[in-house]
Amino acid sequence: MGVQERKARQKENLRQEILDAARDLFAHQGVESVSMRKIAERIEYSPGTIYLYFNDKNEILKTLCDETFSRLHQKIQAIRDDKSEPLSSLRRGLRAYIEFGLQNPNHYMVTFVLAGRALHENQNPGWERASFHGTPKEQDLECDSGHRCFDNLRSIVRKCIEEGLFRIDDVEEASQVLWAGVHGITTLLITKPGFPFVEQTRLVERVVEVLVEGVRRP
Amino acid sequence: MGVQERKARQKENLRQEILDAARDLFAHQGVESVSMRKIAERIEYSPGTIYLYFNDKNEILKTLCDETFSRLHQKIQAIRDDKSEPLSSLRRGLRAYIEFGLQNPNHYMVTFVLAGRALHENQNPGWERASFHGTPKEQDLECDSGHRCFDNLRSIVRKCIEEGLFRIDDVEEASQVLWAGVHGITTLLITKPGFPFVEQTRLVERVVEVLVEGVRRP
Amino acid sequence: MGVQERKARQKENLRQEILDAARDLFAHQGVESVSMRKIAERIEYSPGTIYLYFNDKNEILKTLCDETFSRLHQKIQAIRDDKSEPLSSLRRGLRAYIEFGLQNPNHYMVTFVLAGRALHENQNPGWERASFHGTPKEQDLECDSGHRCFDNLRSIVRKCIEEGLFRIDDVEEASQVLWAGVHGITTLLITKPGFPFVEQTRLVERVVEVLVEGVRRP
Amino acid sequence: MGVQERKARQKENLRQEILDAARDLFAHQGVESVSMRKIAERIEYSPGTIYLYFNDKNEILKTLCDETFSRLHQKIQAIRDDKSEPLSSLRRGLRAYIEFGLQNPNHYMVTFVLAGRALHENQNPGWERASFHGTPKEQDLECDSGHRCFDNLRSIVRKCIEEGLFRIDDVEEASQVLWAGVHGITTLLITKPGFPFVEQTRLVERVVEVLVEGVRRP
DNA sequence: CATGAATGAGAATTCATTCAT
DNA sequence: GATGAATGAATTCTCATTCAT
Repeated sequence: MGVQERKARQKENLRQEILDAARDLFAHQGVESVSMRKIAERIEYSPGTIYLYFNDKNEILKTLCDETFSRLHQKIQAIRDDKSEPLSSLRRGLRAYIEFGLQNPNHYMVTFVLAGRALHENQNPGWERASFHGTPKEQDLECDSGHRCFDNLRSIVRKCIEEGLFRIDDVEEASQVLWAGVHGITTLLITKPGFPFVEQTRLVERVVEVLVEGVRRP
Repeated sequence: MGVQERKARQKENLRQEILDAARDLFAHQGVESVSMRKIAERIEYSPGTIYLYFNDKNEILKTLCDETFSRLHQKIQAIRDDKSEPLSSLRRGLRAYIEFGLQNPNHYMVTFVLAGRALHENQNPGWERASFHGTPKEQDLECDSGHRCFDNLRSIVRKCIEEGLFRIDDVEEASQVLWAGVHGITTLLITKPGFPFVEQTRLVERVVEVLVEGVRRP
Repeated sequence: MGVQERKARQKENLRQEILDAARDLFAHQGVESVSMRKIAERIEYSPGTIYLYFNDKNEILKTLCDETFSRLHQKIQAIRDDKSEPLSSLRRGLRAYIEFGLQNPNHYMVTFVLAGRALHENQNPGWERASFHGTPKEQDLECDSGHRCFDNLRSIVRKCIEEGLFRIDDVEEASQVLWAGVHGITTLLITKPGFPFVEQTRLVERVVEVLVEGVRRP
Repeated sequence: MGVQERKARQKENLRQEILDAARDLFAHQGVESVSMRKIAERIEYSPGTIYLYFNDKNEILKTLCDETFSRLHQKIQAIRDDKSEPLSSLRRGLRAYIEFGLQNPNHYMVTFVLAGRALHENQNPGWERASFHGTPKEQDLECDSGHRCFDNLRSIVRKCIEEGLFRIDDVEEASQVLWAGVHGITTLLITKPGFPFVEQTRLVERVVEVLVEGVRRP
């Protein structure tokens, strides 16, 4: 049997192997279509073994999201921290965000669209509460592990505003508008593969351009 | 038994009841997680009954989308058709789109976020196909009966371009960028009720402003 | 609607219409695959209507078998009654039997192979009771409506024996051997459509020839 | 709970238990009428358990057929291989076939009567394809792994023909006629336990005699 | 630590049958 | 007589999860 072989391949780090397998499967087949058994088969262990490392499927998913978004975090942080001209940093940051979403569509959707449902014990988060004149709720940013990388965008925006480059003076407001922009194109491209979008690179570039031109002082 | 009672509550429009239940469930739990059984339980009928009104789950989904699109279509068409100045039409159209989403969050999410893949022959449960350098797919606008209401936005954009008001000369490109913008803020506000957004009216107004300033000729 | 039209086509004889529809569907799609709803659709009535004429699906099936086998009965009776030479009658009778089975495969299988299971309220008739040295059970010929046409074969055989044409002198014995022969080829051809039989007409002819040569005095 | 108890009763060979239960149920109720659930209930396991041993219903059926064929194969092969006089081998082979069927009525019926259509990709639930003037289909002997034991009969028949003992010179034709004969009496005796057959041993002997006398050169 | 076996709940459908109208 | 609506139980099959070993 492949038992010896497998044991040889790595006797430890099984937890990481599970994550690798799950990430790959989630990315290629979608979260709902990946069963614990499929993950187990991929790593050549029995399904039960997975439960020695994770409490349930959701924990795997959550771990993956954390992991993935820490990469996004680093990516944008690097951009924020290099000493470029602020508008250039902003452009690169926005591009990086979109690229990241398109390269990790399943993780992106889970964290930025579905989070709170699939992820946090199905107590419906309630989209129905959205009302045009509603008031913002308390932060649930912490639990939405991924959202922390929104901070980076904020930093970049703050720099732009401090240098007087924006027409908008509220950091929060400007950041949220920009986030909305990149989030919009990212989700559209992910969820509407059948829509006749113009060439993707060009479209993304245009979105970035329009957003930046829209916020900067003319 | 509760039969009499239920019949009293409403003896017809069961079809509409099914649609309402399904939309609500789809929006809260995701299309994949909602079973016919759950819909049946919600409306207090047997699962088989649903099949008297719809052939399968996809038909329910498709019907929901059609319904939503048709309502949105009417709203924006009215704006397109009045004889205002193009940029003003555009602003009002963008606002109307966002408002529509926020007022019908379940409709919106089901139609514009969740129905993407689920609708077309459940081939690909995941969203993995998005790739940053991918090429646009052929039109499936026709079968996605709804996307036609995107036409309205296109019309308004075309007028703007014809009058030389935009920096962008490609109608498709400009329309898609604007759509991405309004779609982004709409989904964020719907799906992230816990996020500390700035005051909603102000935020929406800013998004519209940034988008318009971003596309218009300076 | 087609209501008027249908009513016009025949306001009565609905019972017969049901039987006609059912026979056709059973023959083409198999007993298990035909649902009451399909029958109802075929006759353009509601499913419930069928229950005004038949107690259940099995009653339809049973009625059809009776009807069908009365045809076989008549067919073979005619052969028995014409004044041909006995061996010729026999040959023609055997052929007629096989032909009948092949032309009514579903009815044949139901009556001659499955009877007592599908037909008589699923109290398993027990094939397990067959044992090589077992003893014959009581007649259940009556309820197996179709078996009555075995009588005709018996008559023909009796004539042959009375004229001293057979090597076998027991009418029952000879009849049963011949029945086994035609039954065997009939069921094989019906149930093994994938088997590479030699050309059907030739095969049937050979079976008849072998049987007759096997029983006649040399 | 009864779990311990059941485990005590037999803790392994569950696969064989499933096969036994399935064969019995198939034989008594027909392949179509037996559900995985019924099999599960019979063996006192959950339906899902069956899928740990077989991929689906068809695999169970196929396995049953293979099993039966293999047993019959061995029995007749022994007869074919001993160095008797061909006609004697033939007689013993025919007898052995019938005996096998009567001693294993469930095996026999499942394999030789019920598995015909059900096995090959459930395309045609009915038996309607038999037509008197039809042409033989291509061989599916290979996939019907079992039918190979028909080869044994063929071998014996070939010897008889080569020695000039038969009136028929086509091996296929003669073999099929003989098969039809033994199949007929076997299924009749199995499926019609209520019919007033003459004494079974005598009847079987007569069938064999008639068949052999029918094919041999006078 | 790992597993193999098992399960119970649930998935989408289908269907014979009933019954108030 | 006839129907339309409804149902409950059935179908095959999948899956997250548990647990004795």
